[in-house]
Amino acid sequence: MGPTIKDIAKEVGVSHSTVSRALNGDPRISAATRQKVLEAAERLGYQPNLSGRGLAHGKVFSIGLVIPDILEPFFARVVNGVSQVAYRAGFNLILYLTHADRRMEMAALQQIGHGRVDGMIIMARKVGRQSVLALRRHKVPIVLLIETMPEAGFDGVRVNNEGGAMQAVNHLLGLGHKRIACITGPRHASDARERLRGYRQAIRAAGVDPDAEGLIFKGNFTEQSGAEAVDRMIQLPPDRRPTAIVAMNDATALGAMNRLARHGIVVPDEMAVVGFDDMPFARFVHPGLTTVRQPIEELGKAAADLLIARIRGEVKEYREVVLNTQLIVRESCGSGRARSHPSEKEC
Amino acid sequence: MGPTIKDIAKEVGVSHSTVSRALNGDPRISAATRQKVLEAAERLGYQPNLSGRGLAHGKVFSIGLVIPDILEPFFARVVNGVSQVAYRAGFNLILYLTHADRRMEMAALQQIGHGRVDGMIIMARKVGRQSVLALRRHKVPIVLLIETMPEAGFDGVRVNNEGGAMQAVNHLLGLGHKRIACITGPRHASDARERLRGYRQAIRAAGVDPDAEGLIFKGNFTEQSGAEAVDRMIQLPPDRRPTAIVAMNDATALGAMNRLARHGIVVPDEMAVVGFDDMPFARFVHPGLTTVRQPIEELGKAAADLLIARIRGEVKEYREVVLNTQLIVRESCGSGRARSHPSEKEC
DNA sequence: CCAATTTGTGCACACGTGTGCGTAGCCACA
DNA sequence: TGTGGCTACGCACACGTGTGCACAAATTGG
Repeated sequence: MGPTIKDIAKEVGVSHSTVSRALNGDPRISAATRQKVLEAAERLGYQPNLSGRGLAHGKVFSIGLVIPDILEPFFARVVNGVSQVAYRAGFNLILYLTHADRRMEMAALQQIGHGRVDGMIIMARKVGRQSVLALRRHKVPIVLLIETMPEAGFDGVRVNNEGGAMQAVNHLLGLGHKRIACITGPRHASDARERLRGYRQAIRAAGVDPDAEGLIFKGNFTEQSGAEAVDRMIQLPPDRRPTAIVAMNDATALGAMNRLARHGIVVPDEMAVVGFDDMPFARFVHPGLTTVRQPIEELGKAAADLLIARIRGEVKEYREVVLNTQLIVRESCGSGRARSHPSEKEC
Repeated sequence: MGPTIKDIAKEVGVSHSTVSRALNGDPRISAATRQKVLEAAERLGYQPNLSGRGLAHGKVFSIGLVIPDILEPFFARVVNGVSQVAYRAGFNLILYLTHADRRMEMAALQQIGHGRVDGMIIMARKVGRQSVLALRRHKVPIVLLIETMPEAGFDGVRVNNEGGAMQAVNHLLGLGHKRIACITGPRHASDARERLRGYRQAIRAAGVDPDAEGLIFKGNFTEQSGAEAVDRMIQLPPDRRPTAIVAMNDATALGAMNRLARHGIVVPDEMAVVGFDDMPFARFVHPGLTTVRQPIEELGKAAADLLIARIRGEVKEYREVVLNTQLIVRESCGSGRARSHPSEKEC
């Protein structure tokens, strides 16, 4: 190992306590002594040992991040956001990839108890009840991302899915659409449920009952399910057929658009389509997909901010952060405005 | 914090030394005592504190990984490989994202001196001379990935780029091509240089002098450069025009294929194309791109294996690991074999 | 039955850092 | 000269774990 404060102490001719205080800016140390200590530290190339520090005041200056898969761009962007905030605050980022494997997940959560991290950001799809209780035992701060558990009193950061769906519907209403269909996500996904709720709320506010009008089509976040929903739509008589589709994610929207093209239905002229997520491919498909962007990096940043504030004791009470989405207008709704590629409007 | 070995000691009625030895399998502890200790540890939910452990025997059981950008799929896959090996060996993975920023890079490397990691895997494009020397001071093991520095005595893991390019050329030679062009990468990238060397070697072995025949076209790893190289090719008289292209990465190959299509030149019938990297899009373009796959996850795994072996002292001498590529045959060379989508041949 | 050996455990210190409290040295003022 | 207050620093212990050595107890051998 490198030089320690004891080496500096020997060098300068003071005790190690004095060195510690000098380095930490204790005002009781005289300017002359501090100067000598700092010089010696510089000369010896001193760097504080973090095991020692960690032991001394019960912190290790690192935070953990649990995600299922780093190859998924969504998670990669979360990592990006978290890391930026963490580094700036002087925290290391310890990454746990669970591959959605229950055992890996448990092992990662175990680390909390080892005092290896000062706090944890967790983005596991299903955190079982018993795991949660086990986590509560340790006093380590935890922030849940996306799938929050406010009822258990965990800090959380999530997206305003409801509002996002409303943005999509309101955009279509503003373009004159009335018969706006929805292709749902899987029932077990809480974000899918929230988006559906937002869709219902916005369209009811416009005086349309989507259930009575048969505007809700089942899907499960896959391209396949988007295509199948379109198949069902075109079997309807023209007067009952929707003029616009709100898909609950971009994959579903893509499947729908491809199937529409195969049926010879032109987007956006004969059918408007809105997605959700703003996946990278959304800007490259033709026509460009209007979609609801999730502030992914900001999710990571917000989670890290919250966690670090909690670690520092700046946050005492339970807190949940909800971030708003952003409607990215491209060509798939035929806004009537310029349809040229570079002009992406943000609402 | 959680319970410590002292708590267990009190519970069982022995000293903390005995507890430590019992938990670590010291044969001098009687079976009866060990049993009682293990039971108490279980009951109290004891988990060893790693700051204490780290302090006691100078290890912290975590490795660092320095990469420029996690959004880049290439790096994400490396992380995936490293993490698997690390977890299995009981090491935590600390991630440092530099965003190719010199200051971030330095800061990450500094961490080595803080005793925060037992070793480091570094995948920074340019590790400056002075940084390298600074790193040598600490005794912390280091493995360089992709851009190795054998001349400085650093352990390294890299790809056999030369062999990969030879695989590509030999595949085309086997299909009867003689006039095989090459679109190069940037001169400053060592992998691009190695691939070019492999191309030259393989094609010379077939009795063709690529420089004299004007088969080498400058590029810089971008789609744009691939397209421009094609523009130059088609200006050549038919008898001097290549019948096949080896692009030094997939982006270049994609640019070339798109430009060929625009000129009405059919791939693979009129021009065969091979890429390098096997990016995700390679299997989705039409026709599917035959390309040289880099074993990316294996790179990460190999680096982690090497680093951990070094940390454990199992490796004393300098070591460099070179992994071979794999030719993925799809349709862009018109192999004459089945061109159906699902049958991807591996050589 | 005593000495020698083995077995099992505890003491005390180490690792590097931080900190409450005590104290030596200095100055001011009565 | 004595008292009080202030400055600048050291002592000693804490944090959790690991380990060399000493030592008591149990076992073996003579």
